[in-house]
Amino acid sequence: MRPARPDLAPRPGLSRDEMESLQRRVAETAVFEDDLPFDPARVSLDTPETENRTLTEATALGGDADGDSPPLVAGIDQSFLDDRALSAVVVLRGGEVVERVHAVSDLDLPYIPGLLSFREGGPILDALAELDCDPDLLVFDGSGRIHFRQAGLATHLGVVCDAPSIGVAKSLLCGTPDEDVDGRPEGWRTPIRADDSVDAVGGHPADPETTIGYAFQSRQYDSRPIVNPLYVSPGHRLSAATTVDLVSRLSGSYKLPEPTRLADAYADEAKAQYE
DNA sequence: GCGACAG
DNA sequence: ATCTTGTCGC
Repeated sequence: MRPARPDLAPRPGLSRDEMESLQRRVAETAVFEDDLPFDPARVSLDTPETENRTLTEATALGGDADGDSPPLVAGIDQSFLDDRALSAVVVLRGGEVVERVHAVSDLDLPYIPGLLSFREGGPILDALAELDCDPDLLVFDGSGRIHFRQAGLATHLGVVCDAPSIGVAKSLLCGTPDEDVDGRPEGWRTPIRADDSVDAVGGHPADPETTIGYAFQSRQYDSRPIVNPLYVSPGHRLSAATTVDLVSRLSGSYKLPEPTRLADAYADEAKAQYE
């Protein structure tokens, strides 16, 4: 898939101030409301035998989520080799993997909280460029709107690709949960509201009333090692409520949503060929 | 100055 | 993210 807004793509060599101002431009461009080319209810991990093979092949490379075939959902994750990143993308349609690609790219920056997209964004775009199909939804490993300037990795790349995107993080970058998140039952969720560290930008407020994401308990085994919740947030073209709903629909038997879990495994698997 | 921070 | 042994449980 090709970047719709290459002008907003993360570029190496920018100063910290330039990176932050680019993030504000990204946030202003971002849409935190549902603007989808498909019905969220059609996203699932099911593989109904009623799936039409011919139609499946016909839309495999097109990307449109029309007809009976479920939307194409891409999971994206990375593994690292010295100063290089291996970005992996696994695309699912329902419960089936329809495409897997990866790219190895040089890293320009170290990890800096708040500037993750400038370290991993370029490498991820390299992998997405290898894709033959055109995903309807992008699921990133990291935050979207839950970010100091409301422009985390998922928002930045979602805007650059102008595709609906979701951010799934394993820990909270900023914002405040409405309730305590410890030891909650499977399926539980609570809003993450903007706090003092979140800036208002574009038409997006940042007062304590603004829900920038959700803490979501995707899995909880029979007690024991209490599983921490996931922190999900809209990347682009999605509301916070629909974002949790989609992550819930994409959750299988593990803590991470299936697209992310598969991309995570593929990133490690492919890594072996380079070390 | 203090605190806090996705992967 | 990555470095890593053993250990508990289905």
